[in-house]
Amino acid sequence: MEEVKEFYSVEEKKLARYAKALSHPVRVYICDILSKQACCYSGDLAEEVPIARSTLSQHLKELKNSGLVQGEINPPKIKYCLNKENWAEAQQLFKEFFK
Amino acid sequence: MEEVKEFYSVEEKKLARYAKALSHPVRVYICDILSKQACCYSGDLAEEVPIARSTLSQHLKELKNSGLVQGEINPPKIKYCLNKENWAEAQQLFKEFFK
DNA sequence: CCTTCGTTTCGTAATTTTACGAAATACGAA
DNA sequence: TTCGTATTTCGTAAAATTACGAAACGAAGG
Repeated sequence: MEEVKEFYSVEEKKLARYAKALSHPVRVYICDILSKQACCYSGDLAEEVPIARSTLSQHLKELKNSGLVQGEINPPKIKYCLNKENWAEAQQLFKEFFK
Repeated sequence: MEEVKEFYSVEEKKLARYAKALSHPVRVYICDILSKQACCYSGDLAEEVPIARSTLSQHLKELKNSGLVQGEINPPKIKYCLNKENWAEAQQLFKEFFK
């Protein structure tokens, strides 16, 4: 039972998931910042980026759901950082994909 | 005039565009095939992939619009291949992005 | 306890994506 | 010219994405 036979490979689905997370310029921008300097707070981003804070929050949520980014509670702020493990996985998947 | 001041960089927008093209497993799958073996026909893909031909055609159109794939008319078929130039650009963008 | 700060969730609306089958198109062959 | 093959476009519908402001939330400070 339960033998649905998935057509796409695990790698293909993972890559599509990461690609989806990066399919909006603001999310690429956020990852650029996090990968270059370090972690940062939602409020810091909100001051730079030309979108509403609530919209930014949604994008951060998507990045968290994809696994590329994680948020550490640091009251009263929340510090966002790359999830190094998943970042490395995505890097590897794209590298393999393109070669 | 026309000085709208774009917030995101050209690279960020390009990467987001390529990422969007790869944000669905079937499109990753198609690119996998094209990058591994060679070119192929829509009909060949249609026999493998578990979606309607018209839906497949839409996905191919998106890949064409992104620039990653190109189609050569070869009556009565259409042969799809990677666009090597844009493929290399995407590869480079992702490489830079992840490092 | 009440307020403030930083952030997210809710409610909503417009747009885009994904999917299908039917119809249209393009072209070579009969 | 009519037929058959290969593929795309059209029409449509359901679901997801993107965006905003208002409201809610949790923790620290007065």
